[in-house]
Amino acid sequence: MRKLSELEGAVLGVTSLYEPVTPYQIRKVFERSPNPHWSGSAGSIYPLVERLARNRLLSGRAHATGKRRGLKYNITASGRKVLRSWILEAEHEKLVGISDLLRLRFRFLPALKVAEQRRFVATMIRKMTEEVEKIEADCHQTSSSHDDYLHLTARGALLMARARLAWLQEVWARLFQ
Amino acid sequence: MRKLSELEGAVLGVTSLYEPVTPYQIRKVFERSPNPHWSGSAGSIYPLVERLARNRLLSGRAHATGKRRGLKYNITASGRKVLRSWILEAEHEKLVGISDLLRLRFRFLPALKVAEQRRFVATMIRKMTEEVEKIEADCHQTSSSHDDYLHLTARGALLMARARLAWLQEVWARLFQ
DNA sequence: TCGGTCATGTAATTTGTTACATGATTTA
DNA sequence: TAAATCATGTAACAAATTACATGACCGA
Repeated sequence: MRKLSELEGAVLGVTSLYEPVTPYQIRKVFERSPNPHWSGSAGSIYPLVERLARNRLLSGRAHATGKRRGLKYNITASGRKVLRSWILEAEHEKLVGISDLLRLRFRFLPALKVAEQRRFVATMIRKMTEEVEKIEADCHQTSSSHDDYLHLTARGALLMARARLAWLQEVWARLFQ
Repeated sequence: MRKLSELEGAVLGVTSLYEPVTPYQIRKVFERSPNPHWSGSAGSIYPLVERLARNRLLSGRAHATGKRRGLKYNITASGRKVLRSWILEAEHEKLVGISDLLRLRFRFLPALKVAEQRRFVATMIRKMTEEVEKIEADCHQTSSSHDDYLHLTARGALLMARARLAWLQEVWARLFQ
């Protein structure tokens, strides 16, 4: 199988953590992710999981609850190998960069009237403050989960969100005070 | 015209800052961006610019240097209006979230042997340290550019990159020391 | 004048989303 | 038992990338 896409890698990774899983469970992990990068829509997950199974990176076993039937998937040995190389052999540039839809818009702020700029930045400060609080809660919750990796992932989100809030406050002070 | 995609908004924004511009110049802005979110490939930019022009958000005027001919684009009044609403009416959730391909992989690190995990984190610390230095240089350079927005954009990138580096060091201390 | 870069494009492909369809299960 | 949600899918579309093609310009 050719190089994995980001979503394929993520699906493989989620399976490695929570196997055995149904495609529906995988979808929910993405949907409920504190900061969803993917929609986790059926249209993306089901065909993708089938493709991974066809390539023997996942193996599906029938399961049924009541009349409802479907497949639960486990990661195979070769799937685990591919997951490892997806993690290790990613282009470093891609991993190092941080793309940021808010900062992108900030760059074009001069297209707005000053009053609109103020309102925009003020709103984003408010929203980011809420976001930081949300992540703090998540972070606190995961700290007692006995899964260091989960907790440290949340810590990462927290540090980044705080940095962004600090930046917005710097912007406010510099431009509007 | 329906709601703008991220790249369409960005093209409109770049045009608003540097007009009049050729599609080629727009491409280069994306390619040379310190932290490229888009490839700026010809295949994305040329058709996109034509589409924006067909919808009267950009207006093209013929220009020629020597025998080479093409179009330079300006943003129209209606283009500026659409750009404003692209900035202001974005879904806040989308702007607040920070997607992070490195943190994504970190979540699945347990799939690696501990020695591989160490090597991965150590490598990323090294790469992020370089990245921070690069952005610091960019930040210093833009501080004398009389474009507050450009400089503050670089500051944003710097604060985020530093936060990520701090996170990686926290990860290292917690897991491998 | 030859090779490399500049500049403008087009075609095929990849990746993921939205919208739709359908039946099972749970809850009011 | 009706409505809401769970669960599994499919089809059409959207967005952006890669690879290709072509000619202009510039420096050795």
